Amino acid sequence: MPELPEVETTVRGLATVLDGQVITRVALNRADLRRPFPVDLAQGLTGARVTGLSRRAKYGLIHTDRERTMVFHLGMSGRWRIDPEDIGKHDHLVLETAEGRVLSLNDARRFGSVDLVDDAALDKWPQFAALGPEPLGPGLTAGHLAAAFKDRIAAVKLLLLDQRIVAGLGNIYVCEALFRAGIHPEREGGKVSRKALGLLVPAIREVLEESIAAGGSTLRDYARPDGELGYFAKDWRVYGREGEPCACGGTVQRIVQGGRSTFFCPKCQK
DNA sequence: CCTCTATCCTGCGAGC
DNA sequence: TGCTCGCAGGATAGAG
Repeated sequence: MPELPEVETTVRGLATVLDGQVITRVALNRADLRRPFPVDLAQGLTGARVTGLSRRAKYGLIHTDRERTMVFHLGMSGRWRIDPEDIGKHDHLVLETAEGRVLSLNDARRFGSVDLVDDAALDKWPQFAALGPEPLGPGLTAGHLAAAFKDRIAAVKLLLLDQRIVAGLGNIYVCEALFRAGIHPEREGGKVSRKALGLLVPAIREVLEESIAAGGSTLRDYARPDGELGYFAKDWRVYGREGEPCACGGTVQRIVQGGRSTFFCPKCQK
């Protein structure tokens, strides 16, 4: 499922086809994903030139010369396809550039979203206004986490998934970062030691950066017909490894927190 | 404000 | 082979 590294990789791949190009056609094959498409989405993008692409949390941003930005979220199953050989029932939005390149937003589960936001309002846009700091930016520090976790009884795992505390972490990377930092996922937020927070910050950055690097190494494939952006092989240390041995000799366990699976090593994580 | 739960959606794999 | 069923889970609304 797409989390921050997958979105980052997707944005970089899209940029190779879209950056600087004029969008000549916009096809909407349904009226909504998670939310309705903006009523003026097709009109707002048709004829616009893409001036750049960027990412905020798990959102991808396609900036245009009309001072408006298309903001997409891939949800659970979203992906962009480049020059698809056919358009299937889950290709909900299709863009075509003046060069004749075709980009399709495919999302079987339709947990994703697409919005068109005035650039001047981007920071105040409801989905962005309350986001915490970027985990790869200067705002994520042990001090920030200490302040956000102070007096919180919720499990550290759940707090890290809260986009208001850190923007862009999802289930997989939280499991992996807590493992690397040696922190038990059920530990109360307010009871994570300052020393542990000092280990957690670099652990978060490392798991994200390693995955972005892994995604970037596959970027060349995206330019080929029917290239699919954002998914690449990864080697998790605990995620999805219930019952398998940890490197320490312990056994990876699976528990459910907030209705979601958490994987961890009880021997490594205290 | 905090915490917890339900909801949205479809593909996939396990089990029978 | 074909069926059912549980699971995957980000964001959000709403209850307590």
